[in-house]
Amino acid sequence: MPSTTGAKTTVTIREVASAANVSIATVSRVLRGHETVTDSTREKVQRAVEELRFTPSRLGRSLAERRHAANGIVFPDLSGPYYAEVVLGYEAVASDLERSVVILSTHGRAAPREHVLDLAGRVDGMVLMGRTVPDAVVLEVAARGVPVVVLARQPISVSDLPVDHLPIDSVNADNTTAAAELARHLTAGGARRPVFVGTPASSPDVDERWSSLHATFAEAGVELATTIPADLSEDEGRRVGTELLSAHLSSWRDGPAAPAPDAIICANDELALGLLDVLRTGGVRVPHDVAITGWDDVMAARWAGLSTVSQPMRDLGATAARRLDARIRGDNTPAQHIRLDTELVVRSTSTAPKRS
Amino acid sequence: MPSTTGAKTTVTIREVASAANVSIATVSRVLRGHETVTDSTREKVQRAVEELRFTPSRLGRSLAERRHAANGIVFPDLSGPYYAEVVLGYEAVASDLERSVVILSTHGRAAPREHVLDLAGRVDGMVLMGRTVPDAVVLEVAARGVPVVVLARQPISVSDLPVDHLPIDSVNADNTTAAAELARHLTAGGARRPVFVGTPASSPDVDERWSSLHATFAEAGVELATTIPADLSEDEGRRVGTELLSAHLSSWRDGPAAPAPDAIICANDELALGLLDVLRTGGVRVPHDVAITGWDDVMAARWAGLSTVSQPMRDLGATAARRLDARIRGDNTPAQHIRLDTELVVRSTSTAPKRS
DNA sequence: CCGGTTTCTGTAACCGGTTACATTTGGTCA
DNA sequence: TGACCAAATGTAACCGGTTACAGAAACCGG
Repeated sequence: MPSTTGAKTTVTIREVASAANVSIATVSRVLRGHETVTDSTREKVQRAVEELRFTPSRLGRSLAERRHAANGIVFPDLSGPYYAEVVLGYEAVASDLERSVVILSTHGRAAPREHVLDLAGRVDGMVLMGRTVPDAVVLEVAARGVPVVVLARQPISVSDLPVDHLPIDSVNADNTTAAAELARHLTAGGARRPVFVGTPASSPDVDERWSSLHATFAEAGVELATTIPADLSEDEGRRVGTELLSAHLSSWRDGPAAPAPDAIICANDELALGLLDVLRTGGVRVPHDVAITGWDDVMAARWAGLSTVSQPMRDLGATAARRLDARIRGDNTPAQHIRLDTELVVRSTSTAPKRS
Repeated sequence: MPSTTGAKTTVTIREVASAANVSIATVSRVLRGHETVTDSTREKVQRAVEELRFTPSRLGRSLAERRHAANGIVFPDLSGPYYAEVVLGYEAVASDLERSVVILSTHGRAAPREHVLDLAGRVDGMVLMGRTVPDAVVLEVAARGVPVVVLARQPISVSDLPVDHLPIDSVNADNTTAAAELARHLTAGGARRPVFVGTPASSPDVDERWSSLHATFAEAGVELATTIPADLSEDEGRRVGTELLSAHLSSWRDGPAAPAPDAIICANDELALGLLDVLRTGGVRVPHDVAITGWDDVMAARWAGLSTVSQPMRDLGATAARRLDARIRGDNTPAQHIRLDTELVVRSTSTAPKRS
């Protein structure tokens, strides 16, 4: 019976081998369930493994097998439900496929090249989200032979790829369709002077939303003229709300003295919620005076009655994980660009047609 | 000038060595900035490294150095802000310390022993959250010589530790103080028939909250008699809400026909929010008829006006990461058990003293 | 110009596994 | 019983780095 005190020494396959009086090759075979091993030998080895509480070193194994059995993912943040859900969906699938997940958060900024490359050295493939990694680095990783899937950003354009390059898949939520739907919903509600809050350049998703809104409003003869830059946080929403309030309050309160926005489309929910709070507190009637919308459909949006767009967040992660797995297994077909459906969720911050 | 086409072959240190016409030892020295190397040699090597776009293999390096430069963390879930923030705080610190983070989510259930041990083989130390890992497995990991810090669960009791064992630190939010404060707040508001919603056995945190509430109510001569088991989700809140509604609606509506609860303390915010929604929709006046409280202070709680308790989530992760780093560096002092402060946040679901 | 240092570089033995190939063992059949 | 073949096991060469130690080169003063 083995002693219970924590042995400090790490046992290796050689010690097991000599304890069982066989060669290391045989131990390895037993461990992998490999080839044919005599029952009696197998038992000897298994007994030794148990007594020594042996667990093979992952490093040794990975080095020999030339695979990590791990996937990487780079994302900007984990606050807010969006990225958390994506990562969770990714982890769930990866875990089912017997792969560990190594994460790298860039905490808002772009990931340092060395960190991304270090990650690349620890995994069999990785997912890169949004603007966390510049195209040049994406290509560099792929050039090292590490499969890459990009998520929530535009695909790597084929012309950028060297000929003998690994295909780089992309997975995205369909911002375009939902944004168009949103624009039509708002014009139908009477919006003529919409405003966008958010920084299109900051994220590919935001960029797509803006473009599609702009185009769809234009079709209805409405111009999405103003874009107010803002980060994707509640505080930023408050800031913008305060500015709008001081600029347009009299107009909203006392009728159209000056042309005030009649719809404020925010790049995400946090932004919209902060803004909504400030405007309502300031006496603005939403949606009567102005409609407000967000994006993502976070839990708080339900409580605030915020109109928004819901995305299949977990599915985004899961789909990326599956695509990546295919590439790791050697799938060499042309790059796929997958779009997942989103859904417009109309609640009380945008319903009523206004100022008929 | 190097060709731009993605070379399929992995370059190794030996190839760099022969390209630079030196030995692999010298290449290694240059790479690590180690010992003394002549300037001219260093340059030769660096040129070769650049031309071959060489990056040392992390596996090879880790195997030789006998360190992974990675930390693990096991958590139940990532939906809801709680764990996400904890993980984020953990990642931020680990990243500053030049360590990657390998995650393992148990998706609500307990982690399979093999998964935890596999993780243990990939990292220099790991954090285990809540009930994700049974004590026996925690000890097994520690016995392998992998430093462990437990988070959001009671410490491993010293008597369970073999003598020559690594110390196991713990980091927790102070559930006890906040729960006591909450109980006093509610009794001051007039609560005499409080009910707890949640399953104490499901998580150490919930257990602590329940115990402290129970004890503090008792001091005021109030008995926390009823505990309604429920998972920590909004849906569960709805379910429980519906049950309570059908059991007590007439009492709440038409006066104290039968003894209905006058305070419902939920184990977390999601639960409380679901419950709150159902009760309010059902015509129950909160807090007039009944007070409702949650725990965690998620964003939606602000919008719902939910009274709750806020925790230093990011700090929990960060603190655990620092403690773990100390252990990895060889700190061998007795186990520390760190408690971080929490704060009672009183909003509109519990303010008014009721039924004077 | 030589022996003794000092400084740089190379050789080779690790780290802990996997696996191709060689070798041994044991069984079958003539 | 011996020849032959298949099955079981062992040997050793990897995987890609680090580093102790030894050897070579350069420098120094006498």
